[in-house]
Amino acid sequence: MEQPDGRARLAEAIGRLVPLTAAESARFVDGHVTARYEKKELLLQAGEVCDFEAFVVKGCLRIYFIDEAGRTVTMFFAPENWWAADLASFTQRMPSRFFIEAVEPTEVLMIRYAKKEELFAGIPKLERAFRLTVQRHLSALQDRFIQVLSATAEVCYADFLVKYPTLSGRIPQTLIASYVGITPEFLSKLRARMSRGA
Amino acid sequence: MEQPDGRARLAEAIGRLVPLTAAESARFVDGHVTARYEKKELLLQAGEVCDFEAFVVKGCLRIYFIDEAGRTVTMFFAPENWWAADLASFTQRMPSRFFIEAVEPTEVLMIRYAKKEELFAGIPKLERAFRLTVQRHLSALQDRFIQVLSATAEVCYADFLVKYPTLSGRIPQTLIASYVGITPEFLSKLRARMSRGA
DNA sequence: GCCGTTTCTTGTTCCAGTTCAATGTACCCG
DNA sequence: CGGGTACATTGAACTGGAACAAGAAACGGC
Repeated sequence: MEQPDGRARLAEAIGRLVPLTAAESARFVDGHVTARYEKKELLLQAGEVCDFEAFVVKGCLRIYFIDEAGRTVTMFFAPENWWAADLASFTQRMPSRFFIEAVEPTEVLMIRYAKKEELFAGIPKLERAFRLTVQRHLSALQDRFIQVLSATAEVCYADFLVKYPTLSGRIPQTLIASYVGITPEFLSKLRARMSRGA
Repeated sequence: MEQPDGRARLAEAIGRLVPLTAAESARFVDGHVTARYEKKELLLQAGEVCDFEAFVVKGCLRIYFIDEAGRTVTMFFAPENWWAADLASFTQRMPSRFFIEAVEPTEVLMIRYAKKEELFAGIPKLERAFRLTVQRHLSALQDRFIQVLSATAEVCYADFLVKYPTLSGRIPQTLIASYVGITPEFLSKLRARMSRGA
């Protein structure tokens, strides 16, 4: 029961970054292998080198770290059609500081570092696509940095709702709180306040 | 009174990223133009596209943004021998959300986007060096993200002292506070507490 | 060497968000 | 269908850091 259109969606997603011939596209997609993870299963642990990029076909991943006080902070979610990886670790082959975890039962198409290098050699256009990916990831992280530092919890939660409209009813509030940067208890109070106010 | 060894230091810095022949190195450095900025002068304003990379020969820059409440938050400092730019804006030619400002009278070696493209065409190895720069910048931003979200103000201030040892006595505390993410008043109290405690 | 502008300190009050604790809800699984 | 484990809500007490205010140093410029 592999999602039937998973590979087609991956081809489409890479096609939006860089135009590929049908043959190139097929070769790129074929470099990926399907993998499935249970809820709470880890794809990556802090301390390991991130050796993959994962395209989410179905389900949802989160990338998070554990802070000095032992709390977990979610940096990004990756629902359907998003990629998840620690690109800094992936590109520089250095130990990651992050965990990547399945929030729900999740199916991904995964490509390993070595395979990607091999494809780069065969399809130089992919290098460009990857450079764009890294750059866009940098932008996304800058935005997130600004958001977390400048906005109140309420604004930050509203931003979450806009950025991940499919996730709100679907994942536990605990995780949303860890993305917004507050405790679950306070998120609960926030929500109560917001619905009273509205 | 241009700093005599500025260009030599730039050549050395790029050489650490990627090995270049003497001729290539000279060509790279010659693509840069010297510029000087007064204290508080802006190299980049939010809303503009960042069209340069600046290598700091002498003095210090900071890259910061202004949050919703009107406070300024410093993301990075760039003292001597560091680069400063909004790479997301530079690479994607999109409006920046940041300001780049001289903290002191500062001399930089600056290269424009168009010139850099030109050099990429002539010296393909530079593309690789630049890719590394973007990747390292991503790492640095991840670290900063983790730091700001996980550490208390006190730890964050201690980190600043380690990361920028040359800056502590040299720039106003207001700026350090804006890097640590607290008010100058509170930093003052922190310092008092830390020196009493130690 | 003096004056205005920055910068630094210290105190008080106040608020967003935490912590702890208790109770409520729900859903998954045997 | 019943009971356990997750998850969500609510409340009371607390705290890190902000806001405001006022004074004390420390300059750079003429």
